[in-house]
Amino acid sequence: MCPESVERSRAEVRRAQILAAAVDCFRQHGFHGASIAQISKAAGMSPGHIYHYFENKEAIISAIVAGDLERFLILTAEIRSACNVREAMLARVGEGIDECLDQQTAGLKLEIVAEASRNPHVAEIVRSADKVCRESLMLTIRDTRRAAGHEDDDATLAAMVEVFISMFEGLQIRTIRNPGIDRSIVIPLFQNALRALLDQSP
Amino acid sequence: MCPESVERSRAEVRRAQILAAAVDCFRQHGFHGASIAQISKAAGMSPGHIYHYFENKEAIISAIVAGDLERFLILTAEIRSACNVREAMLARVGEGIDECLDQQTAGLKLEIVAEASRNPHVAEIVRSADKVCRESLMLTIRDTRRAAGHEDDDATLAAMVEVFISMFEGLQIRTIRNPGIDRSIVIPLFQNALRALLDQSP
DNA sequence: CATTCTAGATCGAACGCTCATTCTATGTTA
DNA sequence: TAACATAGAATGAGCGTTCGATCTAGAATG
Repeated sequence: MCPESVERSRAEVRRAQILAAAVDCFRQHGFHGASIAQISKAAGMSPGHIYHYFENKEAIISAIVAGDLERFLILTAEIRSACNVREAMLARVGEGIDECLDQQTAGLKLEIVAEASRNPHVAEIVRSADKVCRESLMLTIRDTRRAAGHEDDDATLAAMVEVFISMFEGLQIRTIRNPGIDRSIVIPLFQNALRALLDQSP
Repeated sequence: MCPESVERSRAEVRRAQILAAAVDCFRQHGFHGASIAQISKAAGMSPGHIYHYFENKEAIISAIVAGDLERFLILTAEIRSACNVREAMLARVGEGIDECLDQQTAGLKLEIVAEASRNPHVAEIVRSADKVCRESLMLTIRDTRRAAGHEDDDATLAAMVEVFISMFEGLQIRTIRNPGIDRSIVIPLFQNALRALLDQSP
C-alpha cells in the first residue's frame, strides 16, 4: 500500500545507511583514505549499488558535510529561542564543551574543515552554513549586549562572534593534541571568558 | 674539499627540496590526495629518487609534522625569555593571530591534526610536541599569575593553557570557514580576553 | 696531467595492487 | 510482466614502491 511513499522511504533508509557507514569510514581513514569498497562493506551492500544513491564519492562527502552543519544550525536556533539568552548560553557551555571534546566527533569535523581548505565545492557548503551560524549568533550577542546597556557596531559584534566560536572550535583541535583535558576545570574558565567577552566595555 | 660535509649538505638540500615540494602538494591535495609522482615532479626529481631520502610516504609526513612543531617550540621559547612575559604575550597577540589567519598555513595544520586523529604514529609526534608546548606555557602563565599575587594549582593552570591555546587554534578553523575575518578588530578582543584569563580571581 | 676506477646520485620503466566507476546479469516485488 | 533493487565482475587509471641501468664527479693511479 501507498507504493510511492514506501519506495521513497526505502530509498531514504538506504541513503541513511550509506551515510552512516561513510561517517564511520571517514572517521577512521579520512575522506581520501576511505574507499567505496570499505563503505559498501560497512553499509552491507555491493560497491556498485552505492552509485544508485550517490552520483560519486564527492556527493557522499557533500551530504555528510551538509547534514553535519544542519545539526549545528538547529542547536544555535535553540539557544536563541531561550528567554534569558545570556544565561542560556552560559548554562549550555558544558554541553558545547563536551561535544567539542569528543574525539570521534572532533576528528570528523576537522576532516571536513581540512577538506574545505582545498576542495572548493566543500568550501562553499561549509562557508554558506557558517554564514548563517554567524548571523544568528551575532543577533544573539547584540541582544545580550543591548540588555546590558552596550551598543556595538557590526564589525565589533562580528569579531565577538569569531572569538566566541574560536574558543569552542579550538577545543576540537585541543582534544586531539591533548586527550587528557579535564572538562570540569575547563568549563568554569570558559564561562569566565565568555562573561568577560559579553560584558566588556567598548 | 671536505667531502664528508659537502655530501652531507647535498643530501640535506635534497631532503629540504623534497619536504618543500611535499608541503606544497599536501596543502593542495591533502596527505592522502597528494601522490609521490606529484611530489617528485614539484621537487624536480624522479619518483624513485625520493626513496633514497625517505623510507616511504609516511616518513615524509612525519618529517613535515616534526618540523612544523619544532618551529612552534622555538616561538614559545622566545616569549618565555622576554623580561616582562605578560606584556610580551599581549604584544605578540597580533603576530600570533596573523599566523593563524593565514589560510595556507592553517590548512596544513588542520590536515596534520586530522591525520593525528586517526594515524597513531602522527598522533604520537603531535602529542609529545604539544606536551612540551603546554608545559612551557604553563610555567609562563604561573609566573605571570604569581607576579600579580595569584597562586593556582596545576589543574587550573593546565586548564588556563587549554583555553589560551584553544582561542588561537580555533582561529585556524575560523579562517577556513570564514575567510573574511577582520584582524584589526579581532586583535583587541583577543587581548581583552587574554587579560581577563590572566587576571581572573580563582 | 691524463686516464681509469668507483661509489653514490639519479632516472624511469615496471610491478602488483587498489581505486572509483561502469555495466551486465539476476533477484524481487507489486 | 514491468520496473526497480541489487550484486559482483570488469575496466582502466593511478597508486606507492622497487629495481636495474646510467650518469657523474672526484679519488686513485700511472
